[in-house]
Amino acid sequence: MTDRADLDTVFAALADPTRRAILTMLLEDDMAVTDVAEPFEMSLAAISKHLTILTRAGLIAQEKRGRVKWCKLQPDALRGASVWMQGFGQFEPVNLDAFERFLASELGGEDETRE
Amino acid sequence: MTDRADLDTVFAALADPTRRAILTMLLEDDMAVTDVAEPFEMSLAAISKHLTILTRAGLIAQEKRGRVKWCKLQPDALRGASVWMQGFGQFEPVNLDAFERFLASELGGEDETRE
DNA sequence: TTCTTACTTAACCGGAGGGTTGAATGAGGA
DNA sequence: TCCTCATTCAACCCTCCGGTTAAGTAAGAA
Repeated sequence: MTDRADLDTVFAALADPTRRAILTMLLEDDMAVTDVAEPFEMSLAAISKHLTILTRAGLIAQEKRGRVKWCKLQPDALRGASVWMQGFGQFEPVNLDAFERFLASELGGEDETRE
Repeated sequence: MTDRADLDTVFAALADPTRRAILTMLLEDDMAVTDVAEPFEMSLAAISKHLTILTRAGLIAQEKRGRVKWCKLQPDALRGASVWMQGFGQFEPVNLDAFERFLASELGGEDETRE
């Protein structure tokens, strides 16, 4: 499932504010590399490296269509890390079951876009 | 509450397997620095550095009693990071206001909201 | 006081991380 | 074909990270 190396790479990927911002942007929609880079004050090459790190962590997937490479979120990759964190159950974590039910009600009730 | 720098330091702290192992050990009980170091094949100074990093991330607290410094878990520090991650459990655009309310209800009450 | 225990600090090392610029690749468009 | 756009690669820079050893500090024991 989720071994140590996975957790290393996922947590390391999340430890950078630029990469977290990229993930947040991708929550809205899939994006091309150039569009991902646009709001940042940094070179395209730097963004490309960040995207490579996110891809290696499994947090996003990149698919090339034509000459454009599309980036899309792979939120399942967060699950292993999340579960690890919830293992510190001495606090009351965000309850995954409740979260699932929340999502189900949200997705089922008002925005049935999930196929 | 949880700003970017916090998430940086928390995720970075979690990205090292030694530090995650230390946190796991501290789940069982509070420990002195020397005892934390005992199972690891590395110098006490290295462990001391790891503990400093965990402390700065807020993940543990260190209290000196006599000449012994006790380390104890501060699992609340994981909450901010956990909440951030839960935001990515969703594939499809979900009502963000409802998501906020969900988080508020989950985190707000001491009692579990899951029935 | 002196010795020992429990840590931390300092100096150092190799390697990885985040950034740069500039060249290279690869796919359309004219 | 030639040009442009989208993206990566390569080389380099500097800083931080994870480890080392050795010296320093602080507190209890003798």
